[in-house]
Amino acid sequence: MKKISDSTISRLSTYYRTLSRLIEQNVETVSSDEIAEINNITSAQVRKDLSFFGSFGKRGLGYNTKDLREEIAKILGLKKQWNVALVGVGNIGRALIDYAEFKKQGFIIKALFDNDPKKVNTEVGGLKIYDIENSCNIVKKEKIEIAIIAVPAKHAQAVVDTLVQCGVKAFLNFAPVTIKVPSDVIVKNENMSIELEALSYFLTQNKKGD
Amino acid sequence: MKKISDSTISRLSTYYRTLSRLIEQNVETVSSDEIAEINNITSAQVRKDLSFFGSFGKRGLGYNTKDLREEIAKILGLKKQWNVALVGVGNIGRALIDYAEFKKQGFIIKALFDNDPKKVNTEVGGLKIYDIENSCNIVKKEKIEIAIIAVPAKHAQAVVDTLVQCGVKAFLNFAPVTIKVPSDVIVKNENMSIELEALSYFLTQNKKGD
DNA sequence: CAAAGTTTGTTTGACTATTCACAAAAAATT
DNA sequence: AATTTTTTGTGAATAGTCAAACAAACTTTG
Repeated sequence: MKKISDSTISRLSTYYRTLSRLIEQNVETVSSDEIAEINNITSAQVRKDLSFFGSFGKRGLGYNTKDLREEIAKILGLKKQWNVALVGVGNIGRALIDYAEFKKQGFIIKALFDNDPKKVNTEVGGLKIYDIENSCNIVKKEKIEIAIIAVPAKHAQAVVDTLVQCGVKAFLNFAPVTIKVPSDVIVKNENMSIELEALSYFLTQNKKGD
Repeated sequence: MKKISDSTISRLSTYYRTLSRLIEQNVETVSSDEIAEINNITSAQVRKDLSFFGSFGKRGLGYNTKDLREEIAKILGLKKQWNVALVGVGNIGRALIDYAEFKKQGFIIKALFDNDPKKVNTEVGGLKIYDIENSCNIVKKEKIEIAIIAVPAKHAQAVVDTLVQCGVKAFLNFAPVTIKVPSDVIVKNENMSIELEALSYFLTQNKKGD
């Protein structure tokens, strides 16, 4: 299959959310132009993104919101429930445990890991915290498919190495470091400082350009 | 000045972090090849990114870690302290208040806002929570330059509109919606579900391709 | 039901970003 | 001090992404 760009996939996610909102508002049909307008992009972009996966619209009319949402769910693999492990029960980790958006999209946190002996064997949000040392058993038992890394930068690579050994193939990394993984494993990064620094750059440039 | 791409800016952020780590380890010189290797990119990319802003290296030797870090700090506008407001003191918001990485990079949270009367006038992390209704006074008093939006999707646009009125020109948006702003205002999005969905897509594709 | 109006899907062209490749410059070696 | 090695900085080539534009297909209107 042709390689689809990351930007296309992340736009599909935004279309998915747009459609969810429209469906809530009982909107039944939507044009590429409206989807584009809502998301500050061009309608050609919307149609192009969708065209990689099929023809879901009707000329002269647009797209059926429910049908298109369903199609995108299929494309993104949101028709199933994903078992997720969270590593690092600190500030960020705890916030993510309660983050409703994840559950809504079918990402269920099934296991918590930490290396702090004070935290191990305690519970957060109804979930027991396990020692990262014995993660493989739990990963297998809970059929973990995705791991969220919310540990300090220093420990991130080691944690990922351990979980790759246990067979985890997908990581969402909140630690501000680049993680190395084998080519059949994927890492997506969520680095909040990078975005703040981009804002800093923008504000600095604008000041200069006065 | 020539428009520099977002990807270049975000890579500069990662170089900055790489250099910080090397400096901690008392490394004095580094080549574009080493920076590239650490971050899984090509050395040409590293040199190209830097070349937009000047020549910071020495042929045959590489870059002085401290000097280059300093230059990148200047480019990104990290030589000053940025006054930040956080809107929405929920799970995510509270985690961000304690997120050390922000403070380390000079982003200081100076004001908290919420619309929940139960939260208003209480304190979190030594900061008083204000009603978003009266934000303009506080924004002016605390010289807020950047706002972090951690409110539910439903309220995000209204909150941003209010703050744009108060003169805030830069937003880090955690709400899973596209925000509309005037052209002199910048929004960067931090959407954790989008990245998870990208992982879901990847895992789904790989299963199909068995 | 014919004509006018919409909107999709896709081809083509424009633009942007990345990588290649190499001369120039400096360091290290003999 | 001359030669070899290393590494930068950058112009040229390649690859990738996005936007414009339009025929084809469908809807709506008169």
